[in-house]
Amino acid sequence: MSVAVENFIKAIYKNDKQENDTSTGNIAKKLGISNAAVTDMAKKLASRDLLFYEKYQSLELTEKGSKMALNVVRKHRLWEALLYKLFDMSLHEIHREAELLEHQTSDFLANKISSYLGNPKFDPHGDPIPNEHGDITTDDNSIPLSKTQAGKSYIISRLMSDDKEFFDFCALHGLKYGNRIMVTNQFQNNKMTQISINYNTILLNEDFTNIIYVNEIN
Amino acid sequence: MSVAVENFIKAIYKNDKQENDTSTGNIAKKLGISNAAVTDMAKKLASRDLLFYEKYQSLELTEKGSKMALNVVRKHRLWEALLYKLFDMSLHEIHREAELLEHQTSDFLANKISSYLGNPKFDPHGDPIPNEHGDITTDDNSIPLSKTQAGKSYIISRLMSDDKEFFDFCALHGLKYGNRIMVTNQFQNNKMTQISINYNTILLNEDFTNIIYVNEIN
DNA sequence: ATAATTTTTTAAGCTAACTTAAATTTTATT
DNA sequence: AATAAAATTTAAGTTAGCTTAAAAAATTAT
Repeated sequence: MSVAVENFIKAIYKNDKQENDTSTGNIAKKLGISNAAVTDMAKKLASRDLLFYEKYQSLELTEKGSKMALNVVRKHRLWEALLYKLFDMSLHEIHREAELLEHQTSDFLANKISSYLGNPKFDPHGDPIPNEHGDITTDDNSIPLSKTQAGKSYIISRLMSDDKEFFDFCALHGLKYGNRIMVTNQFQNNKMTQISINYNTILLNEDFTNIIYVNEIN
Repeated sequence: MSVAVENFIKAIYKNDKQENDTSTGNIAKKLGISNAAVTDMAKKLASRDLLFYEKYQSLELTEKGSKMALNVVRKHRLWEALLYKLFDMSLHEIHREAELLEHQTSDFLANKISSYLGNPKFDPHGDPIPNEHGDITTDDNSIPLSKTQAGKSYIISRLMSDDKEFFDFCALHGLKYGNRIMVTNQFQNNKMTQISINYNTILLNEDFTNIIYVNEIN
């Protein structure tokens, strides 16, 4: 399968998981290509049974398409986990490299990486790593920081972003997968969240508290 | 630079190092594409200052082209070294994977891999790994097994091949980079070489003794 | 409900990297 | 040296993956 097809399928998969507006325009924006190119590709992939396509309707992956997306996502996240473990690289850097490597990785090599890492279920962002059959572990107890309560302690379970600025901010303040924080205050109907981490207090706004997920410590 | 261009440049570089017949036909055969495609590409790359091209003449890389080839070769061999170290993979398997990964590796990541491995000068085949400036270490004492003398001991310094059968044979008999062997006999003007390794005696013909390089132990 | 706006599709065209077939040049043979 | 054979180039054509511009459909606003 070509890089273009894999990225196309992946974009639909990821979009679907989050926003639920899998319109051609939206996918075009994500991929940085024209709407016309998306329509074209959608038709081709529909004929290959990778997605359902009806004129003017939003795109949806078939079972086969989903499997393919999960396979690419698996490789992406395994690479992130490997690079993070071996080298001194930031969350943004591992993402950038994985974005390319994911398309040039045999299933054989993916399994080697996975087994070397002890078949991890999550990558360094806290994103779940599908297994080789496409099964994915969901952490149902995970909630965004914006939904937490003042006075409670949590473990960071996911940093859901691709953005360098965000990752730089996280690295600077120790906001890292697995780290412990305490929510000290919620302001303005949870639009602002004050947390304590490593003996420091920081104030986060919605933009960040919606993409930082945590698990309550009990 | 595209994968096609990188592979093209690399093929010329490698061909030049060995056979010295860098004709369009030869490159076409190596790359598995038509002669016409090679002529086409040669013209394009000449206009990009990556190689010298004169109708009906053999191809030659410019300084810029050589640098590019060395950069790809560097990434290839670093990947081989990393995969070999981390995972239980054969020489043929690491080559196969590196063949794809080499084109999707930033200089930044290549340097990370290199430094993780302690900036090795040779990969698991004994092939030299260029440094980030394109400098390459040549082992001048290295000679093919076909040029060795009966009764002397040697260290295997290079297995110069891409061939699975050959690598399988080597793995089976312990013919591995860094391993010690003793040449017990040379027959028929060095067309057949008998060696002793791991208390076993094996007989090798020219096909193999020309691509297995060794260093004399003194 | 109709008009205005936005989104999506269609149509036509481009480029990289190939192909095959024919023409040309080089190399080998006698 | 002439000719046959082999290698190389030229010419024309293909496909994937894009583009822009226009036409058509869907959505939104009044």
